[in-house]
Amino acid sequence: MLSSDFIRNIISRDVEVKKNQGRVHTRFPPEPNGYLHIGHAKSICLNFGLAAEYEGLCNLRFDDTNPSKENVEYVESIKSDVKWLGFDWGDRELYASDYFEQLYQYAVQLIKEGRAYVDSLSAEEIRDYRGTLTDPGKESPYRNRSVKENIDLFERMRRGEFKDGAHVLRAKIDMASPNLLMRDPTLYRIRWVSHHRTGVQWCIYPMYDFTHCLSDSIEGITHSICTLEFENNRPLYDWVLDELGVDCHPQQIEFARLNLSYYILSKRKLVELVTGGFVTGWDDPRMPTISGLRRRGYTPGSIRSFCERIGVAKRDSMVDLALLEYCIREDLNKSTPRVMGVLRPLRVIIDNYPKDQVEYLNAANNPEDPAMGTREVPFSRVLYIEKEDFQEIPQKKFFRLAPGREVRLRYAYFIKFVRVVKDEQTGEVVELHCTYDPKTRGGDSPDGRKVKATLHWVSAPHAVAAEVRLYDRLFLRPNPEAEKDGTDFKTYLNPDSLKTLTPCRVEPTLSGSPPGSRFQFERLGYFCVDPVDASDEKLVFNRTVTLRDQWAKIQKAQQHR
RNA sequence: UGGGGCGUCGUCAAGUGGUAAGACACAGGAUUUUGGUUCCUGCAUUCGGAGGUUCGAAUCCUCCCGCCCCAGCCA
Repeated sequence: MLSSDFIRNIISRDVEVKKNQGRVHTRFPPEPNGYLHIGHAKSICLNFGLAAEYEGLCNLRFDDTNPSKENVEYVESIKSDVKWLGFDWGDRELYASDYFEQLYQYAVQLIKEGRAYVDSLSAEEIRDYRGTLTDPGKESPYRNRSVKENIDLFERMRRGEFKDGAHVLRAKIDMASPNLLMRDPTLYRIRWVSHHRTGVQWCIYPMYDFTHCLSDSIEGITHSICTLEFENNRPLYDWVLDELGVDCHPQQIEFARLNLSYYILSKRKLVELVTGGFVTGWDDPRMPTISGLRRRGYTPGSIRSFCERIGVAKRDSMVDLALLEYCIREDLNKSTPRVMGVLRPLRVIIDNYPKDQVEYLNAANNPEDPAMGTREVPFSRVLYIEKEDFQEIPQKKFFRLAPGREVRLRYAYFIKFVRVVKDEQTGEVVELHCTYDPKTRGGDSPDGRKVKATLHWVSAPHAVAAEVRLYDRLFLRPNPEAEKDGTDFKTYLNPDSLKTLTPCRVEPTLSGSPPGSRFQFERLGYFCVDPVDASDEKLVFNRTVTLRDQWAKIQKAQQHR
C-alpha cells in the first residue's frame, strides 16, 4: 500500500480481523443540488480508491431527499464528472429516493416502538423548544401522543391531508442532550414539491439523518466516509440503526474536507457566483468545479494525483494552489506536444532574408519524448515575436532581444538587432528590423558562438489567428472566506482572473485543432482548445497553467527592491 | 460559559514510548536550442504552551492556550 492515513489504518485493521467478513464497501453520496468541485474529487478518489485497493465496491448514491433544491441537470453532471475522473460504479447508480417506501416502513417501526412521534408544533416553536448550546430544551406537548395516534397522523401525512409544516415526525430521544442533534431530531417533513425522480408520489420526505444511515445499511456499506461537520451526527446515525436493529450497521468515519487557496469550495457560494453572473457558468474555467477544471484543460490524472498528494486527515487545512498547478504541469509536461504561438505579436523583419523565400524548419514535438516525432514550421522574412521579448532599454538580467543583442529563434536562426520602428505619436514600438545569420540554420552556430536567449516566433504570412484566454486565480486572497470583518467574499474576486487576447498568432499546424486538445506553447504555458467556444472558423485557446517562470520571479524581486 | 473534534517545517502530511519520513513551496548549484524539463544540495536539536511520569516522550498523565463544528421542517 502506497499511502497510509487514519482511514486506511482503520480499514486495514477491520479487514485483518475479518469485520464484515473482510468486505469493504464504500459509497460516494452527493446531493444533486449543484456541480461537483475539486473538494468532491477528494472524496471520490478516497471512496472509489479505497474500494479498488481493498478489492471492494463503491456505490454512486444520490442523496436526493430535498426535492426543492435538486434536479436532473445536477444528476447528469455528477455522473459525467465522476466518470471523467476515471471511476466506475458499475450497475450501482443508486438513489436514496429508491428507498422512500422502505424508509417509510422503518419510520412506522420506530413509531410502533415508541421511539418516534408526530409533532404539531410550528417550526418556530420547535426552535424555541430546542433550547440553546448551554440550556437544555423542553419537551413538546405532543411528545406523548399514543402510538395509535402517531401512526394515524403519520399515515395521513403521507396521504396528503396536511399542508406544509403542519406536522413533522420526530425521533424521541432526549431534549436535554448536550448534543443538539439528539434533541428529538426531525425525521420527516411535509413538502408539497414534485421530486425529480418520484414525481408527486410523495408529499413527505425523510431528512438526511434518517435517510443516510439507512441507505448505507440497505446497501451493505461497511465504511461510511463523510466530512468532519458530520461528526456531531454520528451518535444519531448510530441511534437510528441501533433502534431499528438492522443487520448491517456501517461505521461512519469523518475526514477533513479540502480547502484550496485562492478558491472557494462552498457549494452555496459557488451557486452565488454562477447565478450572480460573476462567472459564465458552472464550467467557467476559473471555477474549481470538475467541469470548470476540465474546460480549463486539467486532466483527470492530474486531479487524481493531486488528491493522492494532499492526503487524508482530520485537521482543517488549506492546500496551496501551487500543488494543484504542480500536478497538472507534471502530467502535461510528459504528454503534451510543443508548439509556438505568439500572444502579443511584435512584427520582426529580417532585412537580409530573401523577400519571397520560405523555408520549412524541423521542430521537435516534445523534447521529453522523441517518440512524439517532429514537424515542419515555416520561416519567412516577416515574423512575429512576443512583445515582452524585446526591451529597448533592457532591465537587469534581461537577456532577450535588445539593441546590440543577438538571440536565437527556436529551431530557426540567430538574429541580430538592427533598429526599432516606433509610432510617431505614441512612441510605441511597432516593428523591429533584424538580420539573420544563414550559417545558424536550425539554431546552432558553427563557430560555437553562444546566445543567451531563445525566443519563440511565428512566420507572419503563415500565422493563424486565434483568441487566447489567460486565466488566473479567481480570488485575490488565499482565503477569501476568512476575512473576519464580515466582508463579502465577492469583494476579493480577482478582476484579472480572465484576460482575453486577440488576435494572437499561432503556427499553422494548429489550425483545425479539435476542441479539448492540449498543447504546450513553448515558453508560455499549457493551453487547450476551448470545448465550447472554438469552431472550425475560430480558434480559441484557454490557458490551463503557465510554465514555471524564473524570469517572472526575478522581475518581481527587482520590483520589490 | 454545553457537547463534539483538531493543533508536527511557509503549505499539506507520516509518526501510535526508542531519539522528527515524504511532497509542494522556497534558496543555491549543474545540465539545457523552452529563464521549461531533469539532476544535485540546503530547508523542524524540535512536534500549541507549561509542568509531570520514564533510562528515554511528538507519542503517556495534568493543567492551560488556540482553531473548527452543532441551536434547518438543508445535506
